[in-house]
Amino acid sequence: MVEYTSPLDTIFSSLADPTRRDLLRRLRRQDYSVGELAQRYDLTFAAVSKHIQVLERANLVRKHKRGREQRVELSPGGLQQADKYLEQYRALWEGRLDRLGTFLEDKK
Amino acid sequence: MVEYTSPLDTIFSSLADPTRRDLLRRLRRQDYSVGELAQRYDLTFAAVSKHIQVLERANLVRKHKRGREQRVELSPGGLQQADKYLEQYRALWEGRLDRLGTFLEDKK
DNA sequence: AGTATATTCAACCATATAGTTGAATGATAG
DNA sequence: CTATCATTCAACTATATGGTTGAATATACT
Repeated sequence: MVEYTSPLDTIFSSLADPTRRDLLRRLRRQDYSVGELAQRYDLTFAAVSKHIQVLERANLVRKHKRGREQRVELSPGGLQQADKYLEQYRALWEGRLDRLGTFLEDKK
Repeated sequence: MVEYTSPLDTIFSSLADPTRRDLLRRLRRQDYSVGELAQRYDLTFAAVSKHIQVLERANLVRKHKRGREQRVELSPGGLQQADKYLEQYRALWEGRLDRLGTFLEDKK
């Protein structure tokens, strides 16, 4: 068992949490500070801050300082990698749908 | 903290494990029995069996009995759901970097 | 300077999960 | 019927993770 952790481990485990997916959803519309985001959840500030750190490690968000706050914004990197991973399988189920399509076609 | 676990929780946490991703990779080519898969890893039979159960719960694979073995095959359901989730974000990195949030449907 | 605000860090607790071993179930072959 | 093969179940251990609280750091306000 190797010690190495793949980027996909980090990305997918980040996406596996509903709070973190909700954070991403909000960030699609606009940037927020950590505090603005934290207000929206029934969690402590520290808990939300940790969720954001997890998203950051997965390259799903980026932070940059603005005064005393940290602005959080979406970072497409992680999502792109996840998408690229799924792409390997996309043909597979589209293939099945195609086959179903042709099957229906043949019955006509 | 809500008790409900979304399908996406299950799907993404399944995909977060490298052994499970490797199982899926093998299954892209062909079906295998649980035992055939287990042979390929430096893990106990039971451990691999449990990984497959996790994949099954996430609708990433299906099993069906054949004689005394269980044949395992890919099931596109889970992967499709993951793909549909990522689709909401695809526009963000595919050139349209303007804020188009208003008409994105809000999906957790 | 001194106080308030924003965020992180550290220590800790509870629960979930990956792994093990050994027993139990189920199907096939003699 | 019994022995064997394929798989799962149960109990347990170790580690990772989500959550908390309280202290620490950094910037802003007056």
